[in-house]
Amino acid sequence: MTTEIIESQQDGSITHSMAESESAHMQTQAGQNLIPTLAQVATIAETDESAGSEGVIDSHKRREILSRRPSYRKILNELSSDVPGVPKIEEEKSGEEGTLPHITTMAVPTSIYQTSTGQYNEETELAPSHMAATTGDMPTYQIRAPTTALPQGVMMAASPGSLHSPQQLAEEATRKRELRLMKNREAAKECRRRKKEYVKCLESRVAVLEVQNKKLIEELETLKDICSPKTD
DNA sequence: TCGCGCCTGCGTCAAACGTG
DNA sequence: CACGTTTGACGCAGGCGCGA
Repeated sequence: MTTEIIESQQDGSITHSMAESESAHMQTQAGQNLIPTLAQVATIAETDESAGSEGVIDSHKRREILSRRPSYRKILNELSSDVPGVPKIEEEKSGEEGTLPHITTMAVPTSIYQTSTGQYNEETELAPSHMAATTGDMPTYQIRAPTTALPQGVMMAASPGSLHSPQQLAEEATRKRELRLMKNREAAKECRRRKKEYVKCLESRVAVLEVQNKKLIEELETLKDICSPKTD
């Protein structure tokens, strides 16, 4: 089997076009097997070629093969502008600290955002007031201070301008790193949520198009019956 | 019951991308 | 161009189903 993975960019150009090998359906360590990711494909392609020689492939090389596609938000919003039925992912409101952007109409199973272990609970306390009226059973959460929040002492570190000793500089560096990790943690969560949203949107669009297609086929058959000469 | 494979979600890193 | 954001990749952990 050889499948082409082609993704069109906003400007219509082609970002990716690579062959998917037989084993491209293999899972990652994490077992993510919805669709073989581009890097998986790249890895597989390279592994097939250099299996006997090098073996270890530099991750940088792998990444070089990849080029990014537009964000899910962009894709989805573009879809929504083309197709009336497709919901938009709203822009994040910068003023609302710690709140997730609410989605307009996509219905998502309630259990999605919570792990079975409940470890997600602590940082995703429900904020009922934030629930979008049109979302039905779509949960929307307000992010509380994450459990990995910085220790009080670190948060109270001196501002960069007043740093003198190497220790203070180190503390500042640590604080910055913690802050960056915390932000990225939240960003990753949000990104995953958007990705799910995106996939669901595509699935619903497929469903709609399938129905349309079926209707058109039926219509065509009817017209054929009407137009065809009767054989009495 | 235990081991195994699969699935899902998370945190982190790195690189592309967006913005002021 | 510096800095923040977004997202693919990776590795890990926990839950679940299934066969031995």
